Amino acid sequence: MTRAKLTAGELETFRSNAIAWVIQMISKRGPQSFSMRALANELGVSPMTPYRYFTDKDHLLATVREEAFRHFADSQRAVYQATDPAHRLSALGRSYLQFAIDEPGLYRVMFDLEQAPSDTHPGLAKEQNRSFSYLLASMEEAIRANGRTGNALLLAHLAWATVHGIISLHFAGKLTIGCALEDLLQSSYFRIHEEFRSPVVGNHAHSTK
Amino acid sequence: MTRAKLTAGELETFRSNAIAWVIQMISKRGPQSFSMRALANELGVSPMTPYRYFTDKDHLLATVREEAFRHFADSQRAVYQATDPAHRLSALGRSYLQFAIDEPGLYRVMFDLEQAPSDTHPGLAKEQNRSFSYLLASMEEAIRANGRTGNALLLAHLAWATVHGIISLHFAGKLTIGCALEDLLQSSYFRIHEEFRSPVVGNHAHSTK
DNA sequence: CTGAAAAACTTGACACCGTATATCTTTCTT
DNA sequence: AAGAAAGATATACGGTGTCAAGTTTTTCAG
Repeated sequence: MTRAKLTAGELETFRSNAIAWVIQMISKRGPQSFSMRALANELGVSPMTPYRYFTDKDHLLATVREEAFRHFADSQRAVYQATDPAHRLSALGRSYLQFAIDEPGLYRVMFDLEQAPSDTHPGLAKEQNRSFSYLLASMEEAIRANGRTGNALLLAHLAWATVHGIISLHFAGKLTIGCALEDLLQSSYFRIHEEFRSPVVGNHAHSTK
Repeated sequence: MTRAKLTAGELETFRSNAIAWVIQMISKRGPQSFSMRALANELGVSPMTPYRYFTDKDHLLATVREEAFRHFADSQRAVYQATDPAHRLSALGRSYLQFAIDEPGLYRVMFDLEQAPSDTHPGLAKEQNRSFSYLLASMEEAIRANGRTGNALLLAHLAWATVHGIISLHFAGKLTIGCALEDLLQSSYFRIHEEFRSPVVGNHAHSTK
């Protein structure tokens, strides 16, 4: 009615407005707290309009996840660039932990076990890989810097798995925050770093390749 | 109509029939694949009847999760009892992994990040704790057996977190099954066991207590 | 056996949801 | 100006969780 015309730029803005609102909603009230209709309503638009921009609710969610991973990957990159190689692994770990604590809603959508396979959404996969790339790079550096050999990909996966597992435990309420979490990180993720200093790495990994 | 009368025993059976069907459904088609109405329909009963046995869908789900954790805890206990102390940690880890691979649907409901806080459901919390208890006990034994000191609870949490993280990675499609998973277990979970043999445990954990 | 209280179950409705289809309305191209 | 394309809407269908009220069935005291 009294609606202003949309310029070409504002058209693309619709998508990002939608994504922004959904992210905000998820961040505050969890991933189940929004509906297509509520989104339409929020944007002052009829119920079917969002479907012009997102084929599905799943598609919307995948896009939101992509955006969340982009934020996350950016923050990882920032840490990577701001720290010297010797402390990157631990800094990345702390940053990861901080992100999960600051943005539990986002973290949950990102790593929810109940999501459609991301094969259909290449952008999402790309940001996921980018998120991981900084950890992987740091691991490779750490291995090289200490003049050791080791499966960097494997160890990076291991590091990720450990921190993620800890966070899951935390979300499940099985961990008291803060101190306990710190202790866990001290004795696990960070130890992976130590590994390259001490002559203790298991030789299992190269067993039957 | 031609419905047989229900004895007192059969009354309780309604609950378990419902739970069994939901578990089966989740196991095959995922946690989103059932509805209250479908359940009612399956049991040949009107839509509201399930609400006589479960206050909520959430309540039903919590009960299902409790049952899943009971199965899981039982399998962990079986492993615990069937292995000698020296191999318990690794055996429990393998069993855990096997469970997750054999019953991905169940594993997902059990550890989904999107679940209501289990404070309201004491039975669930109990089975969760029992599931964890065998790992914790084995960890304590391992520490004692090797004449070392260490925070068993912390290390058990760490072991759990690591394996869970690995499985999450696997479910997210970021890991090729089998070999890679085995490698990861070789170089992480099992190493926790090794820890008690080698004089390498980080002393971070006791730093600023 | 009878009748009332209690338990089990059903019916119907409400407010949502995701989304297919068909119909406008606006804008852009030629 | 005319037609095509894009954007937005209205309407509708089948589904959901669940409340409120009604109805049947079972139980059990007298």
